[in-house]
Amino acid sequence: MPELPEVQTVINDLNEIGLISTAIKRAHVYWERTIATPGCKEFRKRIERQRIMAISRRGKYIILQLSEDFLLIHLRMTGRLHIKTADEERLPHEHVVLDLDDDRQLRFHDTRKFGRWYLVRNPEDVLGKLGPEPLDASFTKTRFVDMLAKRRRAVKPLLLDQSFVVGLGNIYIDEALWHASIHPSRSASSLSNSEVEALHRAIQRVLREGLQNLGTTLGTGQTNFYSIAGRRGKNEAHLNVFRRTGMPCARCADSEIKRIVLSQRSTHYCPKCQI
DNA sequence: GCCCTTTCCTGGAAGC
DNA sequence: TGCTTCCAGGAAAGGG
Repeated sequence: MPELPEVQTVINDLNEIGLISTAIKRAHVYWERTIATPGCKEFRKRIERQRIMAISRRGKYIILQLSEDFLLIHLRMTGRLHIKTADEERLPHEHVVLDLDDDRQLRFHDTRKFGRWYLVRNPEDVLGKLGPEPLDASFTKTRFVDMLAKRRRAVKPLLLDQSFVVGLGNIYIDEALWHASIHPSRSASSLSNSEVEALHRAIQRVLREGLQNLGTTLGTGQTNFYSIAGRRGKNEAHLNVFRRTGMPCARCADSEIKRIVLSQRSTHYCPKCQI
């Protein structure tokens, strides 16, 4: 489940392997719904011969700045990017393949087919409604206090909402709320200033830790996060609540981690320390 | 405008 | 062992 640290890890890897200034010779689309916009035919035609100028991130979107357009890639649940040579056999679930002019291929592997690609002139068409970046200098404690004070919604589903703040998903929200000792179903506006400040600190802490550890890969198999060249993230050892139902809380040790469902999302917390 | 529910998908775990 | 059922998850769309 790629969240901010996983997406940034993919981008760092893409930048390292020297994709900048390579041109796209041809696009092959094997699952048309992956291409959200424009239509498949136009996508293939328009992307041909465009050069990759820069690779960056906004929220959980990977942004490839091309010579004419922007290619935005959202990995959603199970999307992965791979660099391969043209003679390597195409695997099941490789839904989009870009032939590059250096004889490599950028392949999009997505078991659950939720991932989406957008080829647009103006990236704001897709990114316009996104909330602030949680690791930006402009995301201050004061601003976060203001943002939460106006919202009555439970804090966990609110943090999942990418128009409120970007980059957070199920794993890092559960972890941040545990660090801040806040119950996930607390109404956002009920949090005191000191609780909001603790949450702000916790969000930045878990994201930075995730980045340092090159993301979180849970277990093995088709549906887990792997970066370029199939590299696993190492952040699992740093998780305190996520998918640790029934295990003792690492802070109080008196209580077992509980699992509840909030907004149809598994939510893990310590019933003793998170109030 | 805000909030909640439904929908998209399939591997893998759980149940029988 | 082998079959069937159900759950996991991010974000968009639709409804109250």
